[in-house]
Amino acid sequence: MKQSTQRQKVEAKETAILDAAHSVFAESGVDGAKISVIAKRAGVAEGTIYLYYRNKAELLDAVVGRFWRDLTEGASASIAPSASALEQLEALARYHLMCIVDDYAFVSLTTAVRHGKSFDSHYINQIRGYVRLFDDIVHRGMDRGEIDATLPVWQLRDMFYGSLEYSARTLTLHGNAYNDSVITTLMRLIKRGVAVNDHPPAGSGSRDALQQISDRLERIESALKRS
Amino acid sequence: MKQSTQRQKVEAKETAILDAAHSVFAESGVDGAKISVIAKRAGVAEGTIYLYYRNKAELLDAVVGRFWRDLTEGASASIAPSASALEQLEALARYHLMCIVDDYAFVSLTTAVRHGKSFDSHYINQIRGYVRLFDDIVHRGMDRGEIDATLPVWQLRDMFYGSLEYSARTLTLHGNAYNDSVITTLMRLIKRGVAVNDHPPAGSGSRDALQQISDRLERIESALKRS
Amino acid sequence: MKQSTQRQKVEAKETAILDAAHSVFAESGVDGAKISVIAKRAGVAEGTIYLYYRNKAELLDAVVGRFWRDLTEGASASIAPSASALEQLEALARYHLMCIVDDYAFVSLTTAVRHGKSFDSHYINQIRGYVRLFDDIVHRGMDRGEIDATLPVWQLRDMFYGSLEYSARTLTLHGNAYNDSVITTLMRLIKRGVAVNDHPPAGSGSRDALQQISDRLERIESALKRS
Amino acid sequence: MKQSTQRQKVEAKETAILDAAHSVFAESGVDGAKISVIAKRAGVAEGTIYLYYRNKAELLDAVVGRFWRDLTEGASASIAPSASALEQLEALARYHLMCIVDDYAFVSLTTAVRHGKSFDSHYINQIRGYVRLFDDIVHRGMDRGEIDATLPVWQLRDMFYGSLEYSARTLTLHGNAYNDSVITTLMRLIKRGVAVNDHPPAGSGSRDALQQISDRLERIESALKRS
DNA sequence: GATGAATGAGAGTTCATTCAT
DNA sequence: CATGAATGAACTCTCATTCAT
Repeated sequence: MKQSTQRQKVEAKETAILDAAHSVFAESGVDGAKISVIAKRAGVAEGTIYLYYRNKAELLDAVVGRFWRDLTEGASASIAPSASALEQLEALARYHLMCIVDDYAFVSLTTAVRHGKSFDSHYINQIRGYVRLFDDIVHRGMDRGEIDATLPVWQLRDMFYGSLEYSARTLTLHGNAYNDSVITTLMRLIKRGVAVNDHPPAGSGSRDALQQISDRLERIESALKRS
Repeated sequence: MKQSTQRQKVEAKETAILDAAHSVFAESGVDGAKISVIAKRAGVAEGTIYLYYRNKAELLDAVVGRFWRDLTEGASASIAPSASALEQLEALARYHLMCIVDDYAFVSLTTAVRHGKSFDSHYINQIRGYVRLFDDIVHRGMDRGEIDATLPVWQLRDMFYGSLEYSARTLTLHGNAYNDSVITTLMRLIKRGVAVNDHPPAGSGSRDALQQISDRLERIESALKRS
Repeated sequence: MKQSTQRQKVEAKETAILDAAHSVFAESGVDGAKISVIAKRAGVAEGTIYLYYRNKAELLDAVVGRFWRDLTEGASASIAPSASALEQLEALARYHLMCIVDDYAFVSLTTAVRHGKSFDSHYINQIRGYVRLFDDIVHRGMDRGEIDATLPVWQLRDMFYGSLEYSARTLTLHGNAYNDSVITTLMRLIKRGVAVNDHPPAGSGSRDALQQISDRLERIESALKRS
Repeated sequence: MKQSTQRQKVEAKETAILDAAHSVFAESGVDGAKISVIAKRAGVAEGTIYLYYRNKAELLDAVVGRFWRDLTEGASASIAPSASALEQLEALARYHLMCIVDDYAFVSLTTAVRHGKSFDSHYINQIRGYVRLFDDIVHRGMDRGEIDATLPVWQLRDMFYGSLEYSARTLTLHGNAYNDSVITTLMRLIKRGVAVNDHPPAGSGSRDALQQISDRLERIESALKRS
């Protein structure tokens, strides 16, 4: 019993440190974050942090890793296994946006972290795990014929997450919280865009498919009237 | 003549400093960039930098401002005024991607700059100018009926730039240079996604609007032939 | 016991820093004093100083404040409460001169501190406390009729301290240590100068008030003897 | 003619530099004064200053030297050669106070200059010349029997200038300009204090004159009562 | 294990001085 | 002679990290 209490204590302390670090990193950026502030906010001494993490970089690793792990778990839970690929993508998009809008400052840290100082890959795998959620959905959608299999998955992925992150930034900058219209618009475009399409892609560049079709319809209809 | 020589010298020095700062900021991040390194790379003394810029933040401002200004100019030049909105967007996307792939490290600095320390708006306007390129194209496209005017422009914008930035990151991380397939894929989705569409969005997910219309047309045409 | 040891250590360190700062400020002036030198002389690291004082100015404040506080205490102790005002002034003058001769370089810092940068009044009050010693003595002397109450106290004060500071400077410059003749001469002039005097000021410089009174007394005494 | 014009130009420039330096030193202190500011205020380039003075210290020397030289000249002119010593002292005091009240910030620089960095004695002699004005007056007064010759001249001098400087500081700090009451009060005390006095100076040190008189009065009164 | 005082390397910035023009 | 852009040494202050308690 005592052991478990001990372990709980340790874990509580570790969580406190990670929480504090998370918020301070988000507020002040990686370089702006001071260990002293993190320690104070976590309610521990500065030295204590170094009992858990070798240095600032490792602490950042841990915080980022936890963030993506939690995100992966939450997203997994929010995706209905039996839904269609597009429905699953919508669920993922919605969950993703909600989370990163809520914590945009922190996310932008993560995505922009200095490249040279490649983190000790503690969390690279966590991010990979998160990204795989998307990839799996898309692959399944392609297998089922729901998604055009000729599209490069990595580009879809970049569009998906890129759109969401930029939207989150806009929402954050304008002080708006989460806004579901972002999701509906995004999904509307994705649905159209990724739909399987055997026909040659819409016209030769100058006018788009719908326009051409519209023209043809008008011509036909007027012809019918005359007759 | 001497005057022009003088001015050229000063401008050459300023350019050298900005170039050096640009590369060092890109390599090391804002906080990691040392004035001493920038000075050395620019071939001037540390103190000289402070003759041109009051402090590090102002130097960063200048570098970022120049970057966006140049980007805006280059992009403007690469857009054919008489082309269709989608053609213009494609040109913009292609130009944008080429530039940011080339300089991804620096761009990610810009987009992630600490929000609190809102730069003295020296370059905020430059970025605004750049963003307006996209907005103008889209608005014109909407006016002409090329683009679905019910879509929120800001969301299109975030999708456009977000997709491109994430794609650039992927390309950079994988060591690939520019890859035009990103553009073609992106534009393919955009074309489908933003097309004006009065009909209910693509049935129950299985077939999309174009398909339906195409079906109808065929039916009509065969009817006409028969008559 | 341990606590007291701790506290003693901290106080010892603080004292070491103040002592070091005091001597370095005295030797090199405010701007000439380098934190690095102070730290070395105090036997601590440079950073340590900033644990105790926010910056150089605050350190100076502390040093100056302590100086005047100690001066006030020492002077108070050296003044016999029951003595006459002039005796008290003499004691104060003697104590003051001894202290500032001993430490002239430092005192001249204090009195000449840049006026604009009014110190955060940390020590202004200490100086005020010290000055009040003089004022109190003089006011009491005036109440008792020992000192001419028509004299402006602030001018007496300026004369008192001004004379002593200049004398200290002369002594210091000439390498002489303390010299009590300064006090006796000063007091001789003060005694004559501040004596209550209802009569027109001592003729044309030939006889002073006391002399006149003395003359009158002699006349009275001889008259009494004769009777 | 041209030569003289040239010389005038040079002298005008030198004067401009000295004037500028004077005011900047007064405003900002020795270390706070920037060559660049002095140059701008003098209307010359920074480099030009170094054509006239080897370095900042020498410039300070020149400014201080000129100040004391001018002070000496002005004071000499304001002293009536035929007046009594005390009248001359009063004239000197008045002139001195007026000048230093007007320019207290600068004077306090002069008197507090770092001792170690003994100025190249450029101006030490100027100050000596000024001080000699006082000494000469006093010596003459002693020779004529106007001033008690047993007083040490250097102490009188320190009292004289010390009182005036402190008074000037008080006036400056309180925002008052020149105030002649300072002079009258000072002279009143000086007149009494330095008057020739053939009688043994008030008692044997332990008790002062007033006390003695008081004792004698008591004796008289008790005698009167008895009678 | 936990603490937090102490460390000191290293950063940005200033400004007296120089020297090519 | 005059200029003022350029220099770079030197300063103050910060903060990640350590270690005696």
